[in-house]
Amino acid sequence: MRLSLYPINTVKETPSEAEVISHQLMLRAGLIRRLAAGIYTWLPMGLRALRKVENIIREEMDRAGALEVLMPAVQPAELWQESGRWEQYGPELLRLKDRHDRSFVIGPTHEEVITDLARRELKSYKQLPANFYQVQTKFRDEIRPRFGVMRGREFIMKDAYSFHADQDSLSEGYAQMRTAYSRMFERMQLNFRPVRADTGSIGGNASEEFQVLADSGEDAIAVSDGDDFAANLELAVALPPATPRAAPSAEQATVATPGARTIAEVAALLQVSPAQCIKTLIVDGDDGEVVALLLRGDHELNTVKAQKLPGIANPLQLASPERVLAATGAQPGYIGPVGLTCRIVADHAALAVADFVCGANQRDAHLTGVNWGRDLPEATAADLRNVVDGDPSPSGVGQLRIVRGIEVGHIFQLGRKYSQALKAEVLDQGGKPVTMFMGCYGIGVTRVVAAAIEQNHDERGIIWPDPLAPYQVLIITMNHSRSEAVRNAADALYASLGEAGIEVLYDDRDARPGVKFTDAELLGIPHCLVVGDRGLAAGTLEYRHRRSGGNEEIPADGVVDFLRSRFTR
RNA sequence: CGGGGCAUGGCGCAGUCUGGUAGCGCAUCUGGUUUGGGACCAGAGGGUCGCAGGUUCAAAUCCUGCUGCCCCGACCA
Repeated sequence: MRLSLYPINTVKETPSEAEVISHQLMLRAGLIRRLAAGIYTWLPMGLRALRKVENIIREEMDRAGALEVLMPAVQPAELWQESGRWEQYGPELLRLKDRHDRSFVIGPTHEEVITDLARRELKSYKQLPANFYQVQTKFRDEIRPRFGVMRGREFIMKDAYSFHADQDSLSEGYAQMRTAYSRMFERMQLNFRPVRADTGSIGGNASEEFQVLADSGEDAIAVSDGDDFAANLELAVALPPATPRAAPSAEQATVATPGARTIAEVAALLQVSPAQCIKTLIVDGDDGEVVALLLRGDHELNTVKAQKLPGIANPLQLASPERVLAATGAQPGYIGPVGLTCRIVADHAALAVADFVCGANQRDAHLTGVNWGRDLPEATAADLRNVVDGDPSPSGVGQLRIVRGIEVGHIFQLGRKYSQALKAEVLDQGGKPVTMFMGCYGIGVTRVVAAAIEQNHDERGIIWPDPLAPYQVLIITMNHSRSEAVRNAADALYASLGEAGIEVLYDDRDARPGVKFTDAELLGIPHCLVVGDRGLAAGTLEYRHRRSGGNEEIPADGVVDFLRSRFTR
C-alpha cells in the first residue's frame, strides 16, 4: 500500500471526546471514526489490525475443533420470549418492529439463536460434542458508552457455543477453550491473565475472564506475585489473619467524638490508625430484620461476598436510617457492635483486632479499648471485605497485588439454562431425550484492538505487536520528489518485499522527513526501512525498530532475510 | 435515569458576561522557495455560530423549548 494513494490523514490535535490513550491514538492515527455515541467506522488501517485479531482467533478456534457459522444480527422476539430474556434483559436490548409490526431485537448475544439451531440440527448424542462460533457484530445499548471502541454499543464479538451430552464433556470442552484462549492472547503478544470470575446471575460451575492488564482497565483484579493465581476483585478470597489476636491491654471507655462520623474523622480525632477502628454497617436481612456487618476501618465491604451470606437480602441493601436508629439507638456514624441485639457478622480481620475503636450507639460518642470476648461476644466470622495489596494469596503462594484489567474474553459453562428453556435435547444411548449442556465463550474483538494499544504505546504513538500490526514493514523515503535514485530504489524495495509476501506500507509521499517520521511513530508499524541518498551511496538502508527505538544501517542486499529475522511471529 | 459541562469552517479553540452581523492555530487548495525530525513566503476556498421559537432597530451573544455530545454516578451475559 502506497501512502500517496491513501486519502486519510493523521491528526496532530487530540480530539476532545477521547479520554483514554487508545481512543486518542486510534482517532489520531486514523484507525476509526465516530458515527454516533458508541458507534464507529473502521478505516482501512484500523480494519487491517482488526482482521489480524480476527484471524488469530479463527485459527485457534479452528484448531480447537470449533466450526464457524454466521448468525443473523436481527432476531425474532419470540426466541427471547421463549428464553425469558425478553423481560429480563432490560433497556440494553435494542428492540424494533418490522413493517408488519412484528417484534425483533438486534442481537446483543446469540444464546437463543444458537440454541434454536442446535435443537433443530442436533438429534443424537453421536453428534456431540459440537462447538459453533462466529465473528459478528453485536449491539448492546449501553447506558454509557465510553473509551471509544473499548466500550462501544456496536462492536464485533467472537462468540462460541458448545453443546454436550453431559457435564463431563462440558468441562472438557471448557478446558479446551481455555487453552485456545490462552494461545490466542499469547500469539497476540498481550500481557493477560485468565481470571476467576463471578458466574453472576447466569449460574454455572466455572467462569473465567481473560483480562489484558492495563492501568486504564475498568476491572479491578487481584493477582498473586508468587504464582499464576488471579481472581476478579469481587471474588478474591481474603484469608483470615495468620497471627492470633493480641490480648486486651486497655479498658473499654466511652469518649466524646462530636461530629466525627467517618472512620477517617474518628481515627484522626482519637489519634489511632483506621486499622484500629471497626466500622459497622447495618444492612437488610432476608427476614425483615437487620444484620450488622463489621469491617476493619481500613477495609471495604465486598458486596458480592456479603450478598452470598445466608440471611442477607439479595441484592444487598443498606438499612434505612430509621431502621438503623430503631435497631441501634444511634445514627449511622456512631454505631458499634457492643450491646447490639441484631445478628452480627464480622470480617475475619475485624475479629483479629484488640483494643479497637467503634461507635458507642449514641450520638457523638465512640468506644475505645473494646475487646472481643471481654466486652462483647465473639461474632460470627466471615469473609466480607475486598482484598487489598499485600494480602496473602488464596493460592498459598505469594502476596496479592491489585491491578486493573480490560476484559477481552469471558468463558463459562452455561449448563442447561438455555437448552432447558428452549428444549434443546438429543437422544442418548438408551434412546431417551436428554437436555444438552452448553458452554459459552466470548471475545470482544474490537475491544482487543483497543486493549492492545492501551498496552503498547508510548508518548509518540502506537507500538503494534508484530502479529497485530496493520502492516509489518514501513518504507520511508527521504527526498522522494527530488531524488530519482531514492524513488527507484524504494519502488524496487517495495516490490521485492511484496513479492516476498511481506505486508508493506510505503510512505512515498512528497513530504518532509519530520512529517514522515512523526506519522511513522504515530502509526506504530513495528519495522521501518528508510531509503535515502545517504545510504544508497553506501549500498545500505536504515532499519528502525519502533518498540526499541533501535536504529541501524543494514546492507541493501538481503533485506528480506534481515527483516524475517526481526519479525517476532 | 440523577448531577455537571459543552455545541462557532474538517480538527483544536477564542468571541457570549457588557447585543452592532465572526476570528485564531492546525488541516485543505494555488504559486514560489525549501527538504534526514511536524518548513517559509504570498494568495485562496470553506461557517444560515446544533435546531425551533421569542425579545430587540439589530442576536453567536439575552429569554424559552428541543436535540446531540462529553464527564461523574448508578448499571454491565
